[in-house]
Amino acid sequence: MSVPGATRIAYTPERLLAVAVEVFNLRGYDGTSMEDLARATGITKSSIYHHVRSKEELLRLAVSRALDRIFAVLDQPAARTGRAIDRLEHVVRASARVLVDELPYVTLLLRVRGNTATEQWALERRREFDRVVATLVARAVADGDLDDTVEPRLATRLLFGMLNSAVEWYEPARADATADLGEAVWRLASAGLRRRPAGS
Amino acid sequence: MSVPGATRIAYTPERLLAVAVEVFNLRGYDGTSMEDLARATGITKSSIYHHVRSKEELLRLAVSRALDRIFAVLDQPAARTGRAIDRLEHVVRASARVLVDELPYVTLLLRVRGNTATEQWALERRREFDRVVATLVARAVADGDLDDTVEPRLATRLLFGMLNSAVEWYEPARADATADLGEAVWRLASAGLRRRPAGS
DNA sequence: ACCTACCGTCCGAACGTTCGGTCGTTTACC
DNA sequence: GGTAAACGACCGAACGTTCGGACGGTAGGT
Repeated sequence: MSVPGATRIAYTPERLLAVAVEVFNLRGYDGTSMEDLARATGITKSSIYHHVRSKEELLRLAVSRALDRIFAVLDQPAARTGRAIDRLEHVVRASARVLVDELPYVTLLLRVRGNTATEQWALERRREFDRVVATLVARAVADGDLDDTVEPRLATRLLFGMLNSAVEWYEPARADATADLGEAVWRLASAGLRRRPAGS
Repeated sequence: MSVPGATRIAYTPERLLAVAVEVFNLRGYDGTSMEDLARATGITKSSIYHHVRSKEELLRLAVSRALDRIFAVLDQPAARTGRAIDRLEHVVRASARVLVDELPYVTLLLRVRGNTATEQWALERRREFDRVVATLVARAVADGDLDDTVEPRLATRLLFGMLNSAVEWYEPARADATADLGEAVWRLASAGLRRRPAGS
């Protein structure tokens, strides 16, 4: 089987998770069989069960990781103190950084549909995040920093819809990859695409 | 053949499709079994096969419908003639109308991952649409109507990422439903959320 | 008016395959 | 030689799909 002298490279749950999440994102969670994972990892189905309890545990580990990173953003000082508009800007930029840094995990999180208990819990936590951000938007409107015709809930959804769509196309490896996703999103959301007269 | 209004209540492929798409969107295509469809339609699995050749045919019918409606937008006169910025505005507004009018079908289209030949074809057609729109954005930049620091490809993705995110939250039945999704998207994308000095 | 042959629709029961998961055993490093 | 890691063989359940036939309405001949 193995080459003499070669050191066995054992799987850890984390390394296994990284491979599994890639496959989940490629084929979809429901569309991925344990055989698919066995093929991708290079070990057998039964060996996978040595490291994790079930297929769903892999999903839970993945979305937990994404959720932890995302909610950590709300706990950062710049997200908790200061003017609402500045806090909002920070949340957008920091969320963009998390999205890029943890792309596979965030991608998987944004695609869960609520079939299992794990998925429903993930959906509920996402809604919670949205609620916090919507409150921030509402305060920025009240402060007079955002257009008061902006409906907070709608603006939040469009803002994060724009940001989250990046999981569908962002490729860090590409040469033309967006250097700073958060910058692009915040610029578009705050100032728009339209050209403005010079010296505004 | 039956007369309209007669006692006959038989399934047509179209009516079957409408039910199937709802279930696909709820559970995901791969997560939906033919038994799920049987339960939702009220007829048996085998009866479903009287109307359609396979589960994948249901998917093909659904995404075809969505793609037809979306590409029809590009053929409308207002999308083919006039200033690029105006053509872009029309494409955004008309796409928003299609998204709302054909919500279940567009939702399904935007969720296909490329597992089957049908899904890969759908992905390729979506990319084609994006390419056309990106060209439009590039022209609007060249015309001096859009900020020339805007990268056309990126702007297109953010713009339609924002619009398409609506399939995740738009609920036509709700009282607080956005009256005009296209208006909201275009306003945010062109002018931004930020409050501007009065009389601009 | 009646019988009969037909057709669209649907059903129950099964098909072979693949699913997620288990089990007892073997491998290879410390 | 003890132990973590990986294996092949296997399980019951669920999967998408097939098949022969049952049901009820319609059309045509008489």
